[in-house]
Amino acid sequence: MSFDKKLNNIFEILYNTFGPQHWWPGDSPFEVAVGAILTQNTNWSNVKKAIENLKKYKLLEPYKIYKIDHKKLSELIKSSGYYTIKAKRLKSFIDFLIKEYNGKIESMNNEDTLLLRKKLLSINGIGKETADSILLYAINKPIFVIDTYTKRILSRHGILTDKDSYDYYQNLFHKSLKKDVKLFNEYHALIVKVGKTFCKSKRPLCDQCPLKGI
DNA sequence: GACCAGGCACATC
DNA sequence: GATGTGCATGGT
Repeated sequence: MSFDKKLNNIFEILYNTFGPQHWWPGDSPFEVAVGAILTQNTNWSNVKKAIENLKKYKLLEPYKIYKIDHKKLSELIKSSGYYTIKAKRLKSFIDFLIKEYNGKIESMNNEDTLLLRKKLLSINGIGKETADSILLYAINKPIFVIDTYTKRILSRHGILTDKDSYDYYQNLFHKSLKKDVKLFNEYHALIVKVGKTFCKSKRPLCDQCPLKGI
């Protein structure tokens, strides 16, 4: 079976197994972007607490966070881990958002997607996965998000290796799938779902995995 | 107590 | 370009 057929086949299996995942959990594009930064190498339940904390004090707005001092912000997001560095990263992103787009994440929509991606990647603390998560889940651009689960699952099934680069993985998805925001949205969420459920690094449950034998 | 989680920057070779 | 390390909480 060719790679593009395999990738489409995997999607069918995952969707039929788990159904729609309703990603990204968040009430606004800004909340999605904040979540994308806070969830770096971190369990979502810890991030959720941090976001709820910001909401509790009605601080989940660009100019509000812009004005909070670093120490206060880091305390508010403590549950998400790496809180000192993540406070700095949030600030960097918001400085950019205010300077370039008047604090309105929706204004990013007018920008060329690849140019915007470059700009996001130039922000300290925003790497490829975070940038692509913002592009796909906050402003609905058809950019596929690669993460550790994507690499783990595809390499385990012999489609690519875990040594292959982020860009190589992403290119494979881009050329194999219909360039469709809804598809990309659902597919990445489903990969995370199957990864969390059956593809933990040390204790995978391969015999129960719906992708067994593909 | 070990292991893990929806990464990233930076140092060093 | 590849590899190693610090960052840190909370759930299992």
